[in-house]
Amino acid sequence: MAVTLADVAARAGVSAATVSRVLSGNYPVAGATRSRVLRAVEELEYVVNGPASALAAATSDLVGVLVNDIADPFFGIMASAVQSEMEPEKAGGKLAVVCNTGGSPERELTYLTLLQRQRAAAVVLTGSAVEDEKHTAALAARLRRLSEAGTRIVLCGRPPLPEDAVSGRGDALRSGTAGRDADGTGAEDESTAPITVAFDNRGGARRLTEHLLALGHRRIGYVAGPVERTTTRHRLEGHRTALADHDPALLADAERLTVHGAYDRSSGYDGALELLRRAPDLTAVLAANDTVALGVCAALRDQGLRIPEDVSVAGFDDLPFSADAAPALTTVRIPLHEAGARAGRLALGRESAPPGGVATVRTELMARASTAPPRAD
Amino acid sequence: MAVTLADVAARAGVSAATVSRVLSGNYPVAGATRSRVLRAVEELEYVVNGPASALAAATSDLVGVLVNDIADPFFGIMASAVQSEMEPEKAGGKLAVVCNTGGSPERELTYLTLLQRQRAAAVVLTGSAVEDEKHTAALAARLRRLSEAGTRIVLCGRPPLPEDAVSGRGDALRSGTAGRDADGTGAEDESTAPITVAFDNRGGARRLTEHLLALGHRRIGYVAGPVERTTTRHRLEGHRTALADHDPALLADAERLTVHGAYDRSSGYDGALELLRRAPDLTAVLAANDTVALGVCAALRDQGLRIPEDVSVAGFDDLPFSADAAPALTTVRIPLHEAGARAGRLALGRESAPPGGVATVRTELMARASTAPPRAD
DNA sequence: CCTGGGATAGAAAGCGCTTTCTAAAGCGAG
DNA sequence: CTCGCTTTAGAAAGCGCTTTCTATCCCAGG
Repeated sequence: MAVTLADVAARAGVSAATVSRVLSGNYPVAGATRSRVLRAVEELEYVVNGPASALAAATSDLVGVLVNDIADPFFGIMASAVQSEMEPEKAGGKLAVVCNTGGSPERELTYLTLLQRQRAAAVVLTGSAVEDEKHTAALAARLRRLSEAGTRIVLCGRPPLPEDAVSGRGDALRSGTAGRDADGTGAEDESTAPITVAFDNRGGARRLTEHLLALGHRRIGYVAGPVERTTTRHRLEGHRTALADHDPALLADAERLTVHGAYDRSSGYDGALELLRRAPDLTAVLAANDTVALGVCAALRDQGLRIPEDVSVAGFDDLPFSADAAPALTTVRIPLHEAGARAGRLALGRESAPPGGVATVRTELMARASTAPPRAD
Repeated sequence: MAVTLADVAARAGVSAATVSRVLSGNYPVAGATRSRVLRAVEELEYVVNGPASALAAATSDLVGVLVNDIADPFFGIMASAVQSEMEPEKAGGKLAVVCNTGGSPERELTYLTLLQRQRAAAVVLTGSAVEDEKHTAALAARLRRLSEAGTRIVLCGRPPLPEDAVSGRGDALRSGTAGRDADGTGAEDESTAPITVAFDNRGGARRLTEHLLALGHRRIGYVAGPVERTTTRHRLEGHRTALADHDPALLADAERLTVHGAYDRSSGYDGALELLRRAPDLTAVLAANDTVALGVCAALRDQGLRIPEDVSVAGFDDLPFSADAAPALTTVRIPLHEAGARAGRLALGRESAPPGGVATVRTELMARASTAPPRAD
């Protein structure tokens, strides 16, 4: 049906092997031959058959990107950044496969299997992990399988897998892709352990809470994320560390002033109402993220409270809309684009793994108009 | 290296052909045999080799989704919706390849070639088209090529290709995929022309402008999008139609009250300042989309103008943050999710093409707090 | 009891590429 | 001028699956 390598070879008067070598470029071909081949490719408008070459080479040009929901800018920005590192000029022909897991661990496993089926060159996992031993073990097993098949694994914005869950980086390693460098002198030390780009959620939450404490707040509500997520726990830990450091007495009330919900607007709305019910006198509310903060703001306003005069509100993530909210939202900036880009480079092997396999990206407090000193009442 | 079909076949005591048939399910296999095979698959943890089956079957499980920028919720929502139609349960094993074109027609062509290389099952193109004959022709040619190779094409949120650019749906059609139904009695009428899910941008813009006119506005500025985009032109047309219908005299000033920019916040900011310079007495500003509207609002506020008391502002698209802006943004809702989902179903062949190949989705005016009657000055 | 036809399963020929392994030149040195 | 090395190119063997084309097997009908 379509033009094949053989057609190009015939036209250029060379063998198929030569055409393949010209196109892949990892074998010397004389200049004259090369240009003859390239001309034939042009003339015939030849398009490589990806599946065929993936079959023969045992690896494809696909890079999987697992996200909770691509429609959420938090993930959209990371995915976009990962993708930006795979532009045709930077990484010839790599394609990003975006998989919406909806935060479900099962779905995550399903997609990883699908990506393994496609012999993906790499997989970037975003979205916080679920703290469940069974899921963690299943995930680690699946990732090991992928890894053994030559797929590079990068975790972005989620903590590294627990040591004991990973283990057993087996023997099957060198049989697969490591064809070149056959004399064995080269340092075949390419670790297959997943690389992690982690966010400093604890530090960010701590600084945010310190900011509120410094403003004079003492009764601070917290609309947290799903209770089983690592991200939720880390942010909560940072928050409570700051409270404890400031005044251990504050910690006593922290439990009561915390509600859990999803990472969406309505959780923020409902959570704020619940907090108000529990503690009508609170002067500040922290939200699991910016989207939740929007919901919190809406609820507070619906209750006739002004922001920040009556209640201060802060978010997390610093998504693009946060600076434009009215009042502009105090939040913690996560360099999502930088993190995603780095994950992309790591996935493509264009950047070497950080020492220990974990790179933590800094978070930054963005103090804006939604937080102010509490009224002196 | 990995477990192959042959291994499964050996374990189940059948031939590879039988295993293949069990897994693809498009050929009768006796119940007992089938379950024996399935058990072997389980036991060996067999994962199909995607490239190999794509090679043999001449089509892959990949569906390309071209977007301007996946980090932009406008595209994120559509991509997410397309993806939601390909969940493992709905469409076994289909995977979405998201390609950021950055709005560049060249990049668009590059990605289409890459997708052709992967023998993508379908491609969904979003993002407005560029009005340039050369690009249109090149795009049409590329799409025809893809189409001939058996890839289904769906345009989502962009107008259909001009008739003359498409043309020549050649002879190469039936040679490819149309294997089954060989007796020729079946109606082999599956048109390969691209299917379109278009937005009613004209109508939306017209209704939005009518809304402002009804409120009493007469000096309405317009911060439009990139001048070469079809979407920009359509929205502008709708706007001017409304003006002309209301009072032809208004049309005279429309040119002066229009500035063009990109679809981003800073274009809105700059555009608003420029409009204010040209016409300090304007009472309303329409923006190319919601993001631009945010920039417009920021600029107006920085100039000491209140919204909507001094100047009304309206956007377009109704992205999630619009309702939460302060004041809540009047805008035109585009059912992005519905459109994307429909595009996804069309791409997967789970919904038949609309008559004429074009489905237009309705847009809806969302009148909110950012627009109000002008002050009586 | 024999036969034609439907239901199942196997054999084998690719799909189009990559990559050894091998062979033919091309070159400087002895 | 010839030998042995390097450089360049071809032959051919797969990679793992799909899908004809065939070969059984079994049953109802004659």
